[in-house]
Amino acid sequence: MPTITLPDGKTKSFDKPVTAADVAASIGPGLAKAAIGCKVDGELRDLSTVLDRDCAVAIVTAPKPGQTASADALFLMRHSAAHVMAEAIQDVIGKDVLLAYGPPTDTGFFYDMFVPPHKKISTDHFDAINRRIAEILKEDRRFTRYEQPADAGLARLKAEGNKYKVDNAERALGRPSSVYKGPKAASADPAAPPRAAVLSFYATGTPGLNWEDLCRGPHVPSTARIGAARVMSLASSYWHGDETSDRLLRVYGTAFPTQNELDQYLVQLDEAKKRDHRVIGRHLRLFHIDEDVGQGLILWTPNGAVIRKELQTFIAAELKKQGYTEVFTPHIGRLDLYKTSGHFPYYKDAQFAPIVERQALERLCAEGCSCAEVMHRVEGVPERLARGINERTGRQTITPDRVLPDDRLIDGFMLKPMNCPHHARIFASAPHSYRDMPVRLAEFGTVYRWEQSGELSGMLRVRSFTQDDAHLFCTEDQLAHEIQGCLSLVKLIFATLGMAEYRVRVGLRDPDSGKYTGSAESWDKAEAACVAAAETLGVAFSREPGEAAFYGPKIDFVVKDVIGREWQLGTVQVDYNMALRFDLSYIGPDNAPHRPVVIHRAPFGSMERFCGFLIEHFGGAFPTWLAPEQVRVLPISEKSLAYARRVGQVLRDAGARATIDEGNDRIQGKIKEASDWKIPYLLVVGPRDEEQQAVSVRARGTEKDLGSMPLARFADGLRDEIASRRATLNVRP
RNA sequence: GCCGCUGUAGCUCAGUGGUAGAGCACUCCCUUGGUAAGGGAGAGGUCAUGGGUUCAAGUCCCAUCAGCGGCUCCA
Repeated sequence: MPTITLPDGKTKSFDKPVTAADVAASIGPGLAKAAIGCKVDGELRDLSTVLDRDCAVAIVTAPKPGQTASADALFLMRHSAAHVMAEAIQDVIGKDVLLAYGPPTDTGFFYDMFVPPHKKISTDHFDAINRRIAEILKEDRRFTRYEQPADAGLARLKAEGNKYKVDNAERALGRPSSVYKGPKAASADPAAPPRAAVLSFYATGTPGLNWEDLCRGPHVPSTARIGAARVMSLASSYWHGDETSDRLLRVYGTAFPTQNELDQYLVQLDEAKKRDHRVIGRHLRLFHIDEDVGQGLILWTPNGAVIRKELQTFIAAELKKQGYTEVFTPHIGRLDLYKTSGHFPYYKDAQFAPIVERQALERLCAEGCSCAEVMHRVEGVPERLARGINERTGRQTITPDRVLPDDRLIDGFMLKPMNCPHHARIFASAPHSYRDMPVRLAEFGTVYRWEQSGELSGMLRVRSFTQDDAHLFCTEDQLAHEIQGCLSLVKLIFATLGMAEYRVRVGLRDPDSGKYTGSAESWDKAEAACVAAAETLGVAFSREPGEAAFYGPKIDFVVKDVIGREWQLGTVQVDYNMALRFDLSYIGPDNAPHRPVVIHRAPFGSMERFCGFLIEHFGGAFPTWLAPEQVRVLPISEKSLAYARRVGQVLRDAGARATIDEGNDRIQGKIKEASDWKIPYLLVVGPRDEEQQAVSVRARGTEKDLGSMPLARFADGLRDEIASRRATLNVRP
């Protein structure tokens, strides 16, 4: 006699067990028709789920035309589409393709599979696979769930000879894997999700007759309810993500409620491709990566340098208003510095190798020192440092085998992976009173990190980048206010650049872990300050327990660009560790030393990454204040060249970046050429304009010319638009 | 770092083991023009690098380097 509670709070009672489909039908035929699944007490389930006791039920529906699908509906469709794609692949390639694991993702789904060595899946098969997928959808076969007892089910899977499915089943049952013995086997086990007592299978149609797969579900009722699906791309992956284990082929696909939405998604992908900052960056000559200079090293060419410089000028003016002071520091520092800060040797794999002094190396060579010994002496930590840190924190922060007598260590330098050690030493270089706190040190500091070669990507993942960095040394009482200041900076940047949509992630400590530096009270205060600051932004924010750094909570900004992609950009982090490690202090009103709290913040993140993002966000069509070339003068013919030059000079005098097309193309050709460069304003000048001391204006993005206006008025308008950093082109006749 | 794919003119790309190609860009000439490509000529190459197979390699094989996609990673 189940009583069902619906999302609106109403209840329905039934005199016998019913399926979720029955519940939907009892509410109305429209709902029954649209239903593709359900949520029982918050858990996503099949529509055919039998409800035999009291529970809360929400029906998951396919979206109505024009509506966007709910996350739950997409999950069901894509999870189901993964089965359909797998069936299609086995039909096209062969049944000896062994399926491993096929979950939905944010944008679709994938299925990892083992392809026997003599077979191959390539993009050449995509047409055939997509045709087969379409057929299966059209056949509208029911997803039929049935269960088998654990041992019978396992025996069956073993008989089928697919160890990957056996592994999945054993995991579902909470049993140790009999087939996967790699290093990731143990870690697949934490906090244990609820264990199943039986194994469930889904047939796409009739069990025994049609294709089936071990799967915990849930699925849409039948294949036609998926709407539209297709295979997208191929990639490789590893079983359990373990590179020493079997290599699998990951086949990506996606599914949408309608073909139209799928097509739109493909258009969006295409649009994203056109915005690729690597393509636009080359086309507009914004930056260059040179094989001879090195992987992951950005050369800012003149056009890109303009954008970067404008951004820096913009932010520098704000920093001045907020009371920051600017500092400059070198690109390297002594190894000891990074042993103090903790960056070395613990993160040595993510850094360029140390720069060891030639004399030290020669001396060791003369002694016949082995390579291993040299490395040990470079990486080791001096006794005094190990002692000092332990005294302060009361905790073992350096593994004992790193600790060596001072005279055995080799000195050297490291390319800096972060700016904070240098800034900490600047803070420590002078005494501080509570009266001059906070101390805000800002630097566009270039740092170097050894990213794995496969990770490098244009300007977005590089080995050398310049942070718009600053460290705010403040008292605990000042922390909340300083965080607010950082956020207002980020807000200003986003507003100026027209990034209207963003959200905030507040990384908090994991309450169950003791790995954090700093007292519980300090953390409580800092976390509260971060949350309070995030709240004042008036945008969506999420608390993310466990996402804090070990040294303090943080606020990350996630921005949506104009085509809806999310980018993690700026960050604000509270740090209790640095002042400890560097033994920083200020003198309080009680005439005793106190530890400052440090805030690291980089509103852009890095200049490289931010510019890469901006290129894609604007598709290369920068607002006037950022555009490398703001206005180009196009003389109708050589007869107007002298006037064009005068126009150019007037504009440059007004502070604009103006050029003149002195080529002998016709005006049509000059316009075409200039539009390729996405220049905000084009000024056509001919005898008619010269006579009036005027210019004929064309703004980027408008089909036709806007008419003519006096040169002086255009120059004023342009100057104003640049100075106000307007996001749109507004100078009009 | 791992797996797969790719590497030919500044850019985008053709190229069947037998003489290195096109379009755009560039230079020059003609054209002197009113809003998204006028016409012509010229110049431009270590076919990523290094080996190998072959009478002969841009093409086939191996290695290295780099790029792309993904995996793993991202203090």
